[in-house]
Amino acid sequence: MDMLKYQQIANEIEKYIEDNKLQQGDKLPVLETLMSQFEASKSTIIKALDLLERKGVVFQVRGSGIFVRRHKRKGYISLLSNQGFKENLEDFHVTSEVIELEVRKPTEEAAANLNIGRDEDVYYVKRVRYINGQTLCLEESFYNKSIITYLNSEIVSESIFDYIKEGLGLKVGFSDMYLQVDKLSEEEAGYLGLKAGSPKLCVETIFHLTNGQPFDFSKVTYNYEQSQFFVQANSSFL
Amino acid sequence: MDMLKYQQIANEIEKYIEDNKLQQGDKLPVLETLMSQFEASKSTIIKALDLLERKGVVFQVRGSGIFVRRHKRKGYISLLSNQGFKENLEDFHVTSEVIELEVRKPTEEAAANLNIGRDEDVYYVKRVRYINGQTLCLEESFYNKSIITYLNSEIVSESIFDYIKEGLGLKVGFSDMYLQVDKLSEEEAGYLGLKAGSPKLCVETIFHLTNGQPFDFSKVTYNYEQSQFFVQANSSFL
DNA sequence: CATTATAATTGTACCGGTATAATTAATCAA
DNA sequence: TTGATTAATTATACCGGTACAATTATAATG
Repeated sequence: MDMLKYQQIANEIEKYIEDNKLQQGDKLPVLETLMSQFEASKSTIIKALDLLERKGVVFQVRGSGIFVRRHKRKGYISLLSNQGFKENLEDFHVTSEVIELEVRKPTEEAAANLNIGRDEDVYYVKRVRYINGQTLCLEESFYNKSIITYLNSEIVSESIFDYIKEGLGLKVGFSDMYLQVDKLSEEEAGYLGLKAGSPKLCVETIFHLTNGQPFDFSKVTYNYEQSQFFVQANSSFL
Repeated sequence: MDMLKYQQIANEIEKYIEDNKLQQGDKLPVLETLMSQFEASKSTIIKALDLLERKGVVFQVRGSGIFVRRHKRKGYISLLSNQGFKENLEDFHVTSEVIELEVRKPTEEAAANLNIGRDEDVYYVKRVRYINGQTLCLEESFYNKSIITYLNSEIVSESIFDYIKEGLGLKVGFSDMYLQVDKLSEEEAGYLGLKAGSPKLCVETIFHLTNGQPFDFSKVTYNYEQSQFFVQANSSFL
């Protein structure tokens, strides 16, 4: 086991909340109890709780206690859990159809966002993703080939990020996301099975490794009928 | 000065980055230097840096250093900086027109989201917000009157959140946001000066105090032509 | 009985320490 | 020059402590 102690503790607390179906506002044991229960120091427990707070699982009130944070709505895709719908849409069946997969030169836009020259190679991946048989989104991705050295159609039809982490041993760090609402083009509408001119949500994301290198620029166009999003914010920094 | 030491340090580091126009990837002084420079312990510096990391200002690489994180695009509204566009759209001129302001009973939806009964009072506020003279969004808010005890048209035409914090002395904690793309209704289109059926982004947010009480449920409908959004995610919790 | 003052509870700020893991730089061997 | 080994740098995990601030419970007061 190479998982850190505070991560383990965070997981166990989260599992405890799940298993006992705790609701918003329910109180967790006090710090000292958690310390002895997990045989960890105060700072380790606090670190675990901070993690859970950032994940939106708990909130802490000074002088009062640690409470469960829950949101009510189901079926929303979290914009913050960085990659993949798998976690958010567990109850649903998400599949991918690979339209295109090849090594090519990046567009100007992709090159700029990946911080590479237009002469360098990228893997270009185009997929349509389905949820319960209906189109969820159209996805175009550009992977910096000098970092993501190899992809094939099998990998691409599964979870690319799992492969990047497990297969390539890379560590995904942070991402910048840009959202825009617009009308569907003819081509997009075709892939999504909608009419041109219908609303769309376009999400552009630049994914970075932990060392700050951008390795993936992707543009995802969502079917507005299928896509509901969710963001949990903490005003810890106001 | 009642600002905490680690917050002050975070502010100073952020200011330093701004003033020196540091770019993505630029390295900050090492921990020990920061410790002596700010006359603070290691853990306090780390706390300041964690804050900045969550704000998307820096990223830390173990064994290597602390680096500046920057995104390139301007004019995007950050979904995470919790309230108000003021900060994000500093360079732009944002104004509000109050359409309605009154005490009333909540809708079923509002009551459910504010966790109150339908017989309790809420302040209902309806505003249209403009950016550089163009319509940005239509906003409908429900404030729990037992928490937000008083509002008037002057407050509402300015920043309501500033008043909540400064005037009422309340502390805003966390918020849950739900996003959806759809087509504009006749009424919405009228307020925004667009055609019915045009795309819209609808954002519903439930704001909570630090103690977990929901005090504001708001539905904001954005003019798709004016609204671009931005999210900085950290995969620290994967 | 309501109000106010006081005490107990509980989380946070801040200190500072040791050991460790990731990265980068320096050294050495082929 | 290249590649591998070693060393130096640097941030992180984890420990545990004191003082303090916010909240909640209790006691005192009228």
